Amino acid sequence: MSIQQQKRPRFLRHTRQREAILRVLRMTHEHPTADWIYQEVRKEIPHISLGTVYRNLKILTEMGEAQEMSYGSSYSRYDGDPRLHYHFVCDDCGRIEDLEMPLVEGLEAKAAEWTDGRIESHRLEFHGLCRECNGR
Amino acid sequence: MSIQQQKRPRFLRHTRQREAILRVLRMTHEHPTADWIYQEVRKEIPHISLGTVYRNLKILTEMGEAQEMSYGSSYSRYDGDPRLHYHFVCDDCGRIEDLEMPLVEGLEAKAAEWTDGRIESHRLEFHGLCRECNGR
DNA sequence: ATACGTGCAAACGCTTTGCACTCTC
DNA sequence: GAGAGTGCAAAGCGTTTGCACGTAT
Repeated sequence: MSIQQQKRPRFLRHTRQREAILRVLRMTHEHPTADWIYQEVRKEIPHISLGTVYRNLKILTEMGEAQEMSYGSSYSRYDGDPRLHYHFVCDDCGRIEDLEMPLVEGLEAKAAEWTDGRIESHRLEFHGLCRECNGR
Repeated sequence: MSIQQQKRPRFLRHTRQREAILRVLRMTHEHPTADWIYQEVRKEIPHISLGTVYRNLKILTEMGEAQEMSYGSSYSRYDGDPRLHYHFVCDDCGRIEDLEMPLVEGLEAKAAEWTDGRIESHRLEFHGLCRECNGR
């Protein structure tokens, strides 16, 4: 269940591909999928491969140049408590804790002022290191 | 990109399998994966299949008896804005909007009182229907 | 009797990876 | 020229699905 760090090169190089991917990422607010980015970059670099897109997205995410909107692990996890509550996720071991803290008052109402969608619920999740992973 | 509703039966039946899955789900706070639940239920119903577990988890989630901790869509989406900010996710069409709202003050400090992990960041996401999907 | 649920295995589809080659530094 | 990055294709792997059979109502 542990989320392993993989080996990273000692330094990063500038390549057309990486630059183009970052440019596409910066240029859109659509929260694109890897494949959408691939199609877009292909207009400029027709022979780029999807694998390269994935590799660079991962690197850019690790460098803090982008965010990947998904969970660290590849599979879904289920919570048998259907009530709205918050979670703490350990970014190292993947462990998820329920937080017993009270819900933040008026959060959805506040957010409603910033979108014209209809808000029906929310999800709040804290990330960091659990006690065990922090200790080592 | 649209998240389709699939056909549901007109009524649900009680089965040993469904009951066992729900019981396992209720019994743990570990936010298990489908496979973990499968292994657990297998102790009681050795011939249950993983497909059945997935099917029931989906149904239980739709019935509001459990939560699935992942995004509605199966692929990752990327955000070229690396700053911490909140999102609005349309549960119908999958569209994701950036919210320009200010960060909630003191949120991580508050949460830190309820866990012994070290909090380093958080993620807040509002769900509902975007304007277009709400209108139809 | 009806039609929902299950087991099994194959199919799916997004993502990752091995390998030989290319390109930065 | 060392080693990081790329393209291609195959492999990985969690999840879904088709089908024939079982079973709750």
